[in-house]
Amino acid sequence: MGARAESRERTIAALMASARAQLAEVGAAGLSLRAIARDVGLVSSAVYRYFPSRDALLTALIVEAYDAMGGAAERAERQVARGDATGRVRAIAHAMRTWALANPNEYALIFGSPVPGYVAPDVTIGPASRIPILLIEVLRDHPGDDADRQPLPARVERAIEPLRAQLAPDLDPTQLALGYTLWEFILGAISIEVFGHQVNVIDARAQMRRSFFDEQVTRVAALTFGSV
Amino acid sequence: MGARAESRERTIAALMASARAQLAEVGAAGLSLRAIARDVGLVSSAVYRYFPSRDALLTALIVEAYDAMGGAAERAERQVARGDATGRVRAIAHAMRTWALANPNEYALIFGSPVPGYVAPDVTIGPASRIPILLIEVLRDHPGDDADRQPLPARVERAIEPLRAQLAPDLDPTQLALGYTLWEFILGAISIEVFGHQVNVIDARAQMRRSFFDEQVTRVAALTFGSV
DNA sequence: TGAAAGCAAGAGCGGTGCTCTCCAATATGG
DNA sequence: CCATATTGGAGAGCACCGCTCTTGCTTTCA
Repeated sequence: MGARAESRERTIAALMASARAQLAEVGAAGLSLRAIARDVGLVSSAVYRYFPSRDALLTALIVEAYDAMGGAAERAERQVARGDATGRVRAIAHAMRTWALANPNEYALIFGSPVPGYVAPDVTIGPASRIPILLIEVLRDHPGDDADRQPLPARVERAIEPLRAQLAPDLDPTQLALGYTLWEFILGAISIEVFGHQVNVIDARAQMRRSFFDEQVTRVAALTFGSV
Repeated sequence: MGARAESRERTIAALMASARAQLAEVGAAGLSLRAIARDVGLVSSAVYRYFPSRDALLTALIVEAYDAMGGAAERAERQVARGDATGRVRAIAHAMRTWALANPNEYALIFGSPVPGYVAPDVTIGPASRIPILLIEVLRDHPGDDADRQPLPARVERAIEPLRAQLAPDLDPTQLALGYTLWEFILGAISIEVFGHQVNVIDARAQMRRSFFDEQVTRVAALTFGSV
């Protein structure tokens, strides 16, 4: 690699680092290209040599966030015995929640309100799929007892077909739909907490909230894997 | 009321109407005070006679949004027989979802990522409580069979105490915690759909998505009211 | 009727994303 | 090895933003 390419990589890294720091401080809406440029010792127009627009920088941050959260979930899940379905779900959910609370603005970037006009490019699909894939693996390892499970209406099974075709063609659609409910619950619970809707609702002590979350995840996971 | 007060009311209404329209078009982040001023035929500085800041205008819109969604949920719930707990929950959830899909930016304003630096003033508490109160009433009408229900750990019951003290001092904390799980699921499901995370996951046809949502709400509601 | 209060307009400040032009430093091919 | 092509930084500038302050006009009230 030539000196120029090296310098380019260093500059991009510096810009990203500054963007990350600013994102953590002021959120995506307040993220200023000019401030980032100032921070790394560049003039604002020079930044456009590296990122064609503010949205492109945002996309890079989104990919980073998906990967950070996905990595945290994967590491946590790996610690749990393969046979312990509920334990694996709990590990994933807690990793997601812990990461989200530590990085609220990054979380908002990927699971909060979309930036109007911004369309997520295809490069985000892979990183965004990491945690869903993790959950699907847990489902795959615990197909449950088909006899116990009353099948969902055909229309519901058809509704979840795109997900099945893409990530889990070998899974029973009813099981997949149950897993999707779990996913919705986890994101709902984390979003409510991270976005501050639990003020004066749930005890503010961190350990309390963690326990509360854990109990709920455990219960919903048990329902997902048990026969209902 | 004098001519001046009347004119003031009309101007405020015009500003709000324009703000509402712009919010629907460009979202909260892109909401421009100057554009609103232009729209109603005022110069930007004149708007400050009516709203001390952009945040104040945002607060007015937030209250409006909470009230609109709360009203829709209340009207829908009123149509269902009091004894039909699951039916009442379904009515509330569908009203929320329908309103959210029709008003995605308003929904994002109240349940999406918070605007950094913006602190919701107390006037929003009342409107924000309308739907929770509605759900609590359903819980109250269906206390369920205490014998069937295994009580939650004491720590979990303590975690939900602030909510209980404020809105439902007469309810069993375990029942309230179960209802809160339902609430988190509903918001999770709606947020995922409104924020566009179902692309290539759930069939895009509106009727499909509605059915899928309905089946899930029905199932989770049944678990909430049934003995688990 | 005169003083007080309300309101619109305009100029201006410091900020934003982004474009364009200019110039210096670097890399590359004959 | 040197001329040429490419790359990257700087600066000016455009149109926008939220917000403040001053200047007048108009309505209200004592």
